[in-house]
Amino acid sequence: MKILKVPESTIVRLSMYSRYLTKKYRIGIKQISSDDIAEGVGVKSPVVRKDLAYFGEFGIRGVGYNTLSLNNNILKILNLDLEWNIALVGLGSLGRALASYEGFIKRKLIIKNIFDNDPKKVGTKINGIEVLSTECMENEIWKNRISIGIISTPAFAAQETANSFVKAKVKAILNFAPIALNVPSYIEIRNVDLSVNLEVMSFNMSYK
Amino acid sequence: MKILKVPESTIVRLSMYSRYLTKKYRIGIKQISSDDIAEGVGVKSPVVRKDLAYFGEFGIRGVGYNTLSLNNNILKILNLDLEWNIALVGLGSLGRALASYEGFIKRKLIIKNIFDNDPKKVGTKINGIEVLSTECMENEIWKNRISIGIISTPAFAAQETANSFVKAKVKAILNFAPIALNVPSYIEIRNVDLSVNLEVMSFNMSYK
DNA sequence: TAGATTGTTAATCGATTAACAATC
DNA sequence: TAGATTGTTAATCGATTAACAATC
Repeated sequence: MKILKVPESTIVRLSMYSRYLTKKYRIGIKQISSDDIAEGVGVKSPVVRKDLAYFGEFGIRGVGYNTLSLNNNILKILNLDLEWNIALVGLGSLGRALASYEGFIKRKLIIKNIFDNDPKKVGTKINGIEVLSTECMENEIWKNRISIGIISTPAFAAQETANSFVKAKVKAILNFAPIALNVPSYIEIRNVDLSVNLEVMSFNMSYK
Repeated sequence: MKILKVPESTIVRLSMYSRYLTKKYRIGIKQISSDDIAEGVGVKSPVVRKDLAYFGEFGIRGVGYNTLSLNNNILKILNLDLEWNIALVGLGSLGRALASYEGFIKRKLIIKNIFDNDPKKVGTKINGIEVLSTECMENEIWKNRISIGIISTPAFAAQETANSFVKAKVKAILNFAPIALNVPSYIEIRNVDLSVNLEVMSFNMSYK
């Protein structure tokens, strides 16, 4: 599969197409058009076709796409045909929500380890997963072949957590703490700021 | 203030600059350069200056910006100098996390109402806020001058919740359910999909 | 004045949209 | 064959980067 300069927005949309296809297939839709997909995820149909065109030809002209096989193709492109092992650090209420978020499991994103430094939390179980002390991080992450780390600690503890993740050789970090983190460039890092969306809405509501 | 075609990415970054400035000011930094801001949020300094230039001249050449006044200016631009009233629907673990998320309060984003349709949850309190039945939504939202609705229900209940929000005349909806919603175009809507970030990372890890 | 840093313009880069040929 | 829908190219649009003049 030749990959050349795919826009990130394309990848984001592929992820959405896949979820929509999964849903449609489950309710019995075996054949689907780019128009239907577009409407389902809120974009225009040429966008759908262009996005797919980066990776190959998956449809039949005049007919459309096979729901199941298109979805499987997208899942393979996104590398979601195999499971990813994830470790989560910081068991506040957000951490708790993420630890039991069904949307992850459905997409083969499996949280294998949960860490917190509060002795009261260590030893308890969330979703059948024992909460471990942050001191065990490096060993456990290595042992369980974790490739993605999620940070849901308070901001002040986020950089330290990131450092531990780097030492433990995770490949990617998803950071929910509202702070910019310093990590080596070979680590894939993404930040989710829960309030930024509300702030953009605040702006838009006022000037539009 | 003349506003002409400001990129959304600019607004997102303004939000990040503001949080960084707040932090810097709190630790005593009264004067700051675009270079420092840029480094703090992970962008290049011309980006910072360009973003600010959409709204005016806030700095002094050769010197930099006054931390406090720049932050106040940005907060005014984003319309975060006054409080926004928010209603949240769906008290699963994600809803619970959002209801007590400190990052919102710090930014004057105030959750005033929480709704759920589970009788066991109705009447309980989260953060001092009584959980109300979804049946009361329209009246309460109207009464409390709520302008933003947050949806943290399961996907199957999200469209119905959005409909209620529209009827209750909120101006904006932040949707955490992994489904595209249909709302009138005068409503500002944004979707946060918690797994999409992990999926983009999955792609990036595999091809980079 | 010299050094520093902003504000702004022009050039580049990239993504989206529109149009349509290909073909089932 | 006619209608439908994909895949692809060209045109447009928008955002980022680079460069530098303005000025404290």
